[in-house]
Amino acid sequence: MTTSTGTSRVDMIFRAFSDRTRLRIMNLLRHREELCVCDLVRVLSMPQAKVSRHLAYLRRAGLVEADRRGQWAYYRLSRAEGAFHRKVLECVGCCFDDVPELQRDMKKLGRACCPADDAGCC
Amino acid sequence: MTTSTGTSRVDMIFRAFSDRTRLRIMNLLRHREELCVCDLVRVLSMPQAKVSRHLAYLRRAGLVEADRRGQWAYYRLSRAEGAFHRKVLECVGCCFDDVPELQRDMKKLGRACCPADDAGCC
DNA sequence: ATGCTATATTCGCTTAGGCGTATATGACTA
DNA sequence: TAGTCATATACGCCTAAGCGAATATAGCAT
Repeated sequence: MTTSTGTSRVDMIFRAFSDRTRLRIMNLLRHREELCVCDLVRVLSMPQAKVSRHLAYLRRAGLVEADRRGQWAYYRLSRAEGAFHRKVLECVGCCFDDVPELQRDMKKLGRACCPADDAGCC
Repeated sequence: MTTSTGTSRVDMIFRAFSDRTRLRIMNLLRHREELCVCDLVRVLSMPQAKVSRHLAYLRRAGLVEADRRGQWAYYRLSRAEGAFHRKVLECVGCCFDDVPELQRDMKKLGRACCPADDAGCC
């Protein structure tokens, strides 16, 4: 699927991962069923507006889905439908050694990183 | 490895793939030992300056290497050293269905796409 | 109603990076 | 030497997108 501007989902998804903050968000969501915005704000230690902005970007790219319950917004990864989507998610797991923030974030989230279900990683 | 600006190889590599032209170049190089700039100009049907600019970007990102022989510059993929680099290259193979240009480029290059050595793809 | 909490969006500013065009460089040829 | 071919880079312009700050929206409580 290609839009009139010559860009497609693929370009958008690569670009989505090219920002450090979004990469960290995707990494956190890969290890949790869902997280609400305030969880992310706490773990990332970033202004709420910044986190929400990047979440909106990820939503537009089709990478995450939001679920409002009460006054909270819970985010989870969208189901990967194509081969590319699945493969690019695996890349996130492979960034661990290169991006120290990812490891720190996992510690802060209070859970061991790379659990058993992460077999597809690296 | 993180720079003073907070960006790293990982960010730069994702961003490198987020441009359609660079994605097409990486796809072509994945199927050939090496290609010179004029080959790429012909297959991509783009101005030489544009191709060279994107090749410079890919060089800065450490994704390709240039080899000048005579008046020609031959480009090849850099050897992937880390798990992330290897995995992200696999993503290119998985874009095939989503990015029609990649298929057209392969035809224009005059070679069947996805040969046997592409087992790691998708 | 008022107020508080959680989240999203808008505004103004700044930088990265895309493009076409023009030019620079460097190798080979006559 | 001048000329041509292949390639790289600089220039000016324009859009995407990052940021902090402020504001809007919406649910819940009192």
